[in-house]
Amino acid sequence: MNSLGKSIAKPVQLDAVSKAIIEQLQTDGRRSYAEIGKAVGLSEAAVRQRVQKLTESGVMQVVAVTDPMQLGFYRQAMIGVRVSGDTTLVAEALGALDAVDYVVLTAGSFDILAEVVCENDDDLIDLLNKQIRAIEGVQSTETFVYLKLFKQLYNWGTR
Amino acid sequence: MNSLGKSIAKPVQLDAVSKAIIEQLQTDGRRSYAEIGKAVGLSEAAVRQRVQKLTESGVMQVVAVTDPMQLGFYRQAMIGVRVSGDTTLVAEALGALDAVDYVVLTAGSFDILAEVVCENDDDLIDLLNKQIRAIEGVQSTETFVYLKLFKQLYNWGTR
DNA sequence: GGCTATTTCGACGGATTTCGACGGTCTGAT
DNA sequence: ATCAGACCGTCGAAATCCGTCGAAATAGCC
Repeated sequence: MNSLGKSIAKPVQLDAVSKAIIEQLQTDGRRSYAEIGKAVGLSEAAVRQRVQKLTESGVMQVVAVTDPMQLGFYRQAMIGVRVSGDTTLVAEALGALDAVDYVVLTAGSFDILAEVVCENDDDLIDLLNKQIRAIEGVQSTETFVYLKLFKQLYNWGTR
Repeated sequence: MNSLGKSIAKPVQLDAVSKAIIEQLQTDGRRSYAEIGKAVGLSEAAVRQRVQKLTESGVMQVVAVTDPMQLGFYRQAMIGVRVSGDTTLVAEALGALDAVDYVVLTAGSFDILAEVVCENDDDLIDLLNKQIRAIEGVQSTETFVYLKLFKQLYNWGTR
């Protein structure tokens, strides 16, 4: 019910069972309701009902995630951006770029952090010079090329 | 076949059909094989076979992702870390922390970038002072508190 | 070219899952 | 006490999943 990118923070409190359900789906998003029910001690229908509520409320979603490295995108980087003027406009312009998969406004020595995915170094250079630095209001950028990804979790909130 | 965290980059080339399948599952990870088959012009069994290969090879995985904000984690931040000595050891120590969901070695003015998820500012302060800065080899840190998340995609590689 | 091994696909059938509906229990408010 | 809502288990029909099969396409290899 909340529009994309704008989520009214509600203090949704999950009980242990819902957390267990989420954990099951974090292990395998295609696991059947019956199997989850066995694992968490609930009937199939009850699990189904809870999953539906969790997804409808935006607490959880089941999606496919892909590994950039295995798909020929050998160069990832985080771009720190300093902005003059409205940071929101720049963030929107960054978000409109295909190569950008993550944009966040921050407080600190950068106004925006953006993660980018490129096929190689040449693409990264073009992206920086011809697309990112061409955005109105971008004052300076700093690039942090990824050397090795150590940890990447999607299981916030169930620990 | 590849051990966790270590993936030999193979030039796996996806055809248009596999990309279409991935797109379907990125929209809804619980969509049925039959429905996907109808959308991409393949039989149910063929879709199932391809999905299995995609997941087994590590190209794709179907998982549940949760929204930290909706679960009471109101403070997220990116931590830039400067390290003296072996950056790998520090990265492993960071990855062992529960509040850390993302760790990457980088080239640039930071050696490591780590994303953290906290319930509030007090937790963030404790995390920084008592856990992160206590790690052997951590020379200095810089914190970029998240103000607003603009874009977050999981669909690398299908564009 | 000619041959074989492998891959990919559609079809089939039985086991399983999904889905909606129904009724029961519990809790809190009136 | 009574009602409403939340939550759960059971049930049956429809749909899906899953293993297996043979055919067609593809990729090597001599």
